[in-house]
Amino acid sequence: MLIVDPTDPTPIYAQIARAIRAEIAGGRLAIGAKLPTVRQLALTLRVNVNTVAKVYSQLERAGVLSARRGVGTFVREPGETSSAKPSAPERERMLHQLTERLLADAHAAGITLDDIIRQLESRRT
Amino acid sequence: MLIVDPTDPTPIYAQIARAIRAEIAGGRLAIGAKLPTVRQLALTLRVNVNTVAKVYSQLERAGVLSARRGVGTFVREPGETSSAKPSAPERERMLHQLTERLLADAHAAGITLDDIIRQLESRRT
Amino acid sequence: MLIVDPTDPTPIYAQIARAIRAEIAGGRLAIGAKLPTVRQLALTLRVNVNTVAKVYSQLERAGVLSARRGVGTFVREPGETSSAKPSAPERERMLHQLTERLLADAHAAGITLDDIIRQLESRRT
Amino acid sequence: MLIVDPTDPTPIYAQIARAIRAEIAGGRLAIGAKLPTVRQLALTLRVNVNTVAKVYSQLERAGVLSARRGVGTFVREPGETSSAKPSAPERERMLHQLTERLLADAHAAGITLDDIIRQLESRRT
DNA sequence: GTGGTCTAGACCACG
DNA sequence: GTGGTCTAGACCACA
Repeated sequence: MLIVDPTDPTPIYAQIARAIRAEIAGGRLAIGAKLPTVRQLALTLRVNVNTVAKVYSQLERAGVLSARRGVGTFVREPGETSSAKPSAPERERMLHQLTERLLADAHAAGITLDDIIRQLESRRT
Repeated sequence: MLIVDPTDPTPIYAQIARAIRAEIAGGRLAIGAKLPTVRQLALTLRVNVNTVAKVYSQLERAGVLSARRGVGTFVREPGETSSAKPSAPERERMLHQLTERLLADAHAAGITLDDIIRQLESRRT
Repeated sequence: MLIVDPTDPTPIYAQIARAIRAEIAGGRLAIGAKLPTVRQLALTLRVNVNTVAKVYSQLERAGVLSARRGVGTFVREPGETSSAKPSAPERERMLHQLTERLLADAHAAGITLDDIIRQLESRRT
Repeated sequence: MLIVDPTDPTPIYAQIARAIRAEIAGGRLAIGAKLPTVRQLALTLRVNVNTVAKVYSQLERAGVLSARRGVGTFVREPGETSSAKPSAPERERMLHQLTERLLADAHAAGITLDDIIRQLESRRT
């Protein structure tokens, strides 16, 4: 499920972080779910342990994950941290901007809105 | 129109290249249209001149742009040199990458999958 | 001015981050000021380059610093980032808690309130 | 009273040890007073039993506590075993460390040096 | 065994 | 030259 694309200029650690956030947003990683261990994920992705550790640590700092030494890393429930979500109008603006960018890039690649919606639906749960 | 997000871990040159390709595919930059000079664009984006120059020469090598000495840089017509449409697996890869980025950024902004799908549905027309 | 205390159980990178924040809070590092380069500071502190890089990168993510490739790292002005400072009553609560902890630890070490205030004054500017 | 901050990069065992020393120095734990059992404290702090056990045995080795088999752990009277008061340079080091931590944490919370000094002045009595 | 820190050293992106 | 990423491998904190 988590994959790294070597042709993507995005740094590996950012790709992994992005993928994890996407899994959470899609509901495939539920709140409280245990992530693979640092070593395990590094092995799976054929990536250095430190790289994965960096991702986990950044996501923890961002309030997305919660790491417990000797136990594992888990998906944190939002609100547990005081990360002050943006306001509703702010979110609306962001949403609009994100879809704008998405549609522009999709169109450039010959991808249709239907393709996207189908893909998003399939990522649910 | 073109914007660069310095907080995005994607390298700046990649962001610019992607944005230009999207502008062209979206028709906002027509075939034959003149692009801003390297210096001009660098100034607008508050980015180093070399960075923009690199993007232009890269896109020229890819057959997307055509630079004419002392005149300027222009959008080349697709066909001969530029590989026609992306292949199906290529499009699949892009689709995956785009939705992943979308979901991740949305998650970071506190936006849910449902919000996104609702927004996209409303754009279907 | 920046020093690392090997007898402190706090990790080195946290000590450095703490020291930088303290310098900023005390006004010795003004907004917009340039910090030593990663390599330079590493040399000064006799610490690995990556350790310093980690600190800078974390503080950048926290909105405290702003790194510009090929240029250097600078103190960012607060508010440039949307890091949503805690509310006034929340800050009041924090302030009270911080001084409580401070006085407890100080008393345990035989340090008086006057010592502390003198030290703080001397850190100003 | 005793609290552990999991977001503090300081190792948990160090946080606990420091807190206990502060309780004693502050008189909230009198000489001869019985400390909670290892299990009890671990439960309260939501920390592993081994971690607390390590702290107790470390403080016992330092002459701060005295464990009596089957009875409990107690605050030892200072003097013979425990090194009397910290030396001047030791206090200087502590003072520096405490103010550094204070300034850094305050900065992170958006509290200024002036706020702190005002608060401390008001406690002078 | 699980996450965290640190070092050493290579190579890349950017100016 | 300046910051950023990645690897490899050692050792520590905690369960």
